[in-house]
Amino acid sequence: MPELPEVEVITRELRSMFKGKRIKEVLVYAERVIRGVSKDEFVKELTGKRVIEVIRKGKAILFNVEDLWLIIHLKINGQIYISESKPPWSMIKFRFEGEKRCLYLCDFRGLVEIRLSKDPYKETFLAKMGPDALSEEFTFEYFYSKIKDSRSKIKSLIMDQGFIAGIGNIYAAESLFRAKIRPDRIAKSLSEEEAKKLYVAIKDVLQDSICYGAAVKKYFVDGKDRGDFSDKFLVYNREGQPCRICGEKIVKITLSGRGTYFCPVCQV
DNA sequence: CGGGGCTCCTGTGCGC
DNA sequence: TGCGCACAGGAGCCCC
Repeated sequence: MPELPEVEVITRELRSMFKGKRIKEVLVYAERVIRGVSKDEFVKELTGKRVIEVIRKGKAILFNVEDLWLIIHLKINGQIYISESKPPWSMIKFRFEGEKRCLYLCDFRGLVEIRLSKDPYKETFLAKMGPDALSEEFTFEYFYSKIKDSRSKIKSLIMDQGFIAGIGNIYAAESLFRAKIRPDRIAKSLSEEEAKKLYVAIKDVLQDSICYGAAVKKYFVDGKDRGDFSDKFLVYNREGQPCRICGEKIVKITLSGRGTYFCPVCQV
């Protein structure tokens, strides 16, 4: 669920609601989602501090709270709810000054991660992260320089967060379909022209999804309707259904242990 | 260097 | 109808 577009939509919402606000209360229901510090230290470090900015890099949400950064990774099923009452599977609650509704971090699987850092780009997983797929640093030159030498399958490569940050299983499938490239192609077998098509497709599909409100409607409950990009998927989760371009049945294979969907006619 | 398998968890959906 | 077993959008780790 939460890949770059979903996390971007959520981050924008969090920024508009909580930027400039002071954290009044932090309540931890599930200690194990906190990494690196104890629960008591976590609460003590955050309580009373003001949110300076809320940004995203790749699939991570970063709250700058004065001298500190709070980093949230939603993993597979993590959800953020803005609510007056406690939703199911709440792991942590944040209450802000002058705001009735609290921020709840929820996950029925409990795989979400939250951590603190003074310098996240040096101290955390962000240090190993490649350029964000929608950032200026993610240039075609950078993209192609890696592709032309890599023996990995192209889908695995574009999902490698150390190479490009933000693409998960869904948008990997969708961008490869748009670029008409099979997911199991070895990266270095792509022509420069194919790589260019894929580069453009990645930026386009992520941007389109964000414009449509991404696929977060049923996960992010704040009373607002924001569409659902999952209606727009061309191959993801469409095994056996007709390709929207040529009518051929969409095929599902397993690649690096992940379900992988493509059109055997359109994608070469 | 690439990839397979296992791990953290639990809910859903499909096939028998 | 009910049960049991993959499988699930992430990612770190170990191992070959």
